[in-house]
Amino acid sequence: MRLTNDDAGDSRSDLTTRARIRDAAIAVFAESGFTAGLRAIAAAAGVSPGLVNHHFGSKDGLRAECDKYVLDVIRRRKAEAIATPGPAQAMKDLAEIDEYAPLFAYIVRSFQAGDGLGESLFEQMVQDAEQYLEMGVASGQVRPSRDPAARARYLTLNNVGAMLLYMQMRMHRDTPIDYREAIRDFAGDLALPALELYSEGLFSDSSMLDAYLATEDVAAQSEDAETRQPDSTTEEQK
Amino acid sequence: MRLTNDDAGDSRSDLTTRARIRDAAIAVFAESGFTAGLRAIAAAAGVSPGLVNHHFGSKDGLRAECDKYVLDVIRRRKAEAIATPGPAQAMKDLAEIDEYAPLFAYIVRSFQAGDGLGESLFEQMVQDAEQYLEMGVASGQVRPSRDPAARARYLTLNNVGAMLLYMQMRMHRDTPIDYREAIRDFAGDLALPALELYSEGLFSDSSMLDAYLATEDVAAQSEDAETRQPDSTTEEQK
DNA sequence: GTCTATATAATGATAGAC
DNA sequence: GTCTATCATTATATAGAC
Repeated sequence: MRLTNDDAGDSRSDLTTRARIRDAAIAVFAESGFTAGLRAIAAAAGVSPGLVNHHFGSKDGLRAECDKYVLDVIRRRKAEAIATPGPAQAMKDLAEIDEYAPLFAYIVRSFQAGDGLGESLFEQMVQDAEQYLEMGVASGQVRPSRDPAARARYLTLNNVGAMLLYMQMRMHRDTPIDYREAIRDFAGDLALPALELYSEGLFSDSSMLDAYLATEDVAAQSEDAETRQPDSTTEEQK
Repeated sequence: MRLTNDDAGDSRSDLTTRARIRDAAIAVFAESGFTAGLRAIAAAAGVSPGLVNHHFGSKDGLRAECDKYVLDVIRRRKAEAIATPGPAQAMKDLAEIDEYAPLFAYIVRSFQAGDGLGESLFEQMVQDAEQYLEMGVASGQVRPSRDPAARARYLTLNNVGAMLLYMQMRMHRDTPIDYREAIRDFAGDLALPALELYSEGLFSDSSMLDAYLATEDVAAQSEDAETRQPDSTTEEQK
């Protein structure tokens, strides 16, 4: 037998015990959080507790391999559906597929724990959002922004943050949580106000924005005056 | 950062040992999360570990009293600044005041843990947002919504969720986190895209919203047609 | 009220038999 | 490779001395 799975993340040929433990760990971590013990994971995988550490060295080693695997699956799946619309849409789609439901739950837990995986995914989503928004601007569907990068980050932060908070409160309400149902409810409850905000805004006029832009211009000018020569070219927008 | 003030020259009437332990627990929970042990709390309070449980019975009892106290402070402070603008603004203001900074951190931890306190505060914020938005609509500053309650919940979910995610990622980046600085950066980074979205929306036209409203109308009509036949009228909810 | 000392349980990690 | 058995640590909670 060859099967040199020294390195992590081989998602095919998943019959090996090592992969079974990893999948079980993802499922247990997803359901019970990262405070779950090695014994629970071993029981879910149908192996002895000692075997877990024999394969992964430690609990952190197991965590690292789970993170690596999940990130790898996400990246591969995103490559498949490159045309998925909107920020955080890939994660939503993910939860709709039974096979990937534990991965979605694992990602939610990972965001809550605040470790590396969540932030890697977040930065990836920000990049995707910026690219997608740029396409929307080019096609005329999306208004241009004075700072496209900041807008992409802001929208991603809002969408991901809102979904995480929604899932978290729902998780607290009824455990175990059905993520597919929760995602559907999330989209259903928030579709109208989200479309209202995106289509019409919230404020009746742009006085707040104008005031902010005015103060920003003043600040920029005074900063300009300190560091450079007084250049008279005022960059006024719109 | 420390809420634990040694009773040397403290003029507050609150300096009973029980209150000192409670304040120390809030500070330790805020900094280290709710996995912090009773020993760490006892050390921060300057008492023995046994005394903690002597006063509060158990760790859960201590948690409950901390939650109760924090919620009480928030309610009292909100009563002071009833005119605070915008959703989640009360929490932001809170972090700007040195005295209340540990409370803000505790609340962030509480949201992350997903226990009762976070949700109590959230529902409170939703109500505040709805009321505040209603005032804005009445004064003409805010556009009316087709579903004001859903909009208030959506905006609160976005604002709180975004702030929590921001704090969490920042907390992971540099510990211990300076919440006042983090709040300022949060507001500074996101002010422009937020004002853009609130003032101008994101989409160039309302075709997405119109399409949604059309399907909703169709769904409502067909649902209407179904419930209009009263052969078994046991269910009468919408 | 407050402390020291301890009981009990669960954790991660390890050693050795097969 | 896989298991059983165990170590060492840490957690909460409790009992008893002062």
